[in-house]
Amino acid sequence: MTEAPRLDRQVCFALYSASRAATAVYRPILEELGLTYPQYLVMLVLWENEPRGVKELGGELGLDSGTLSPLLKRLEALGLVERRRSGEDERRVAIHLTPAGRSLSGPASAIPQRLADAAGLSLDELEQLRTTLGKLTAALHESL
Amino acid sequence: MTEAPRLDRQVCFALYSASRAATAVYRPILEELGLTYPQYLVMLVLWENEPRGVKELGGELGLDSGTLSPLLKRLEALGLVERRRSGEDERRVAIHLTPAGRSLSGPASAIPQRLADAAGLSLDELEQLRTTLGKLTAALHESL
DNA sequence: GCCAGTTAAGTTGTGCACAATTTAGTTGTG
DNA sequence: CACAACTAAATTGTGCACAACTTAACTGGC
Repeated sequence: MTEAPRLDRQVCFALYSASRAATAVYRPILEELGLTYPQYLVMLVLWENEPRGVKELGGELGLDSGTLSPLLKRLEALGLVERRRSGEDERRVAIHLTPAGRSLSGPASAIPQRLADAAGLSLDELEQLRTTLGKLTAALHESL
Repeated sequence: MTEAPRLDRQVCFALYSASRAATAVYRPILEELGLTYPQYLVMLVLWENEPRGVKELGGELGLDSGTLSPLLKRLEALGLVERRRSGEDERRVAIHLTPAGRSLSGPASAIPQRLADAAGLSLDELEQLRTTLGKLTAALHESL
């Protein structure tokens, strides 16, 4: 007789729960900025360096155009982003920040600290968690 | 001037990426059983103990009826589960396993090992990760 | 220069998540 | 008993994820 696996032993369920709990904490904070968590991630990438192509954004975040195209349309509707067809390569759409999008990075800068406070872990633990998760993600992708 | 937060420093992004990578590894494995990852989680709970009410399932998984109702309808359509109005309390819907649903726990029992193999972490690391994620999830919920 | 093969982005369809609301059934209190 | 407060489940609407497909533009080999 084979044992049915138990939910409370599953690392993957812990991962899934923690991830949803994190976005639940983000939700009210990001609501002040009018953003969802995936939209915030896109903005993080653009604040680092812009303009970026859709493909390029997808590379950073691990998302495809099926997810990003409608998301970017919503960011454009919010007036945070502009989509411009590239002149050199008419297939590419360059995502530019608008002044409003650029100026949102100020209010957003306090967010990581608020999350760190909510996490209830020491900086060392957070750092180690990030490292372990990085190893895990790489290995999981490797296995595909 | 305030610094824009950097994506690659964010524990939450690491969490989000790892969680999606894990379900991506699950996907082809669960496809053999005809299940999605959330459906598999529901089956895990039922394999431990059934019948369970929708609310009860939601308590174990942290999901509400808005997510579970349609998911359970799909599990019923697959013939894995039966939904029966409780006689004592007509509001309650008891979720029972069908013989087909029960017998799926056999083939499913090999899955955790396959995931552990794909994770590329030692058992100690996995155990520690699960503990840390548990602490993190509890603290995040606490902060709401 | 032509065209097969490739690439970028968008579209369509399915299935979560989750907020907000609805419906139906139960319970406690006067 | 009456009825307000509560509860369980379902429904509605929005926004991801992701597979599969489409469209349009580019590239390389001939």
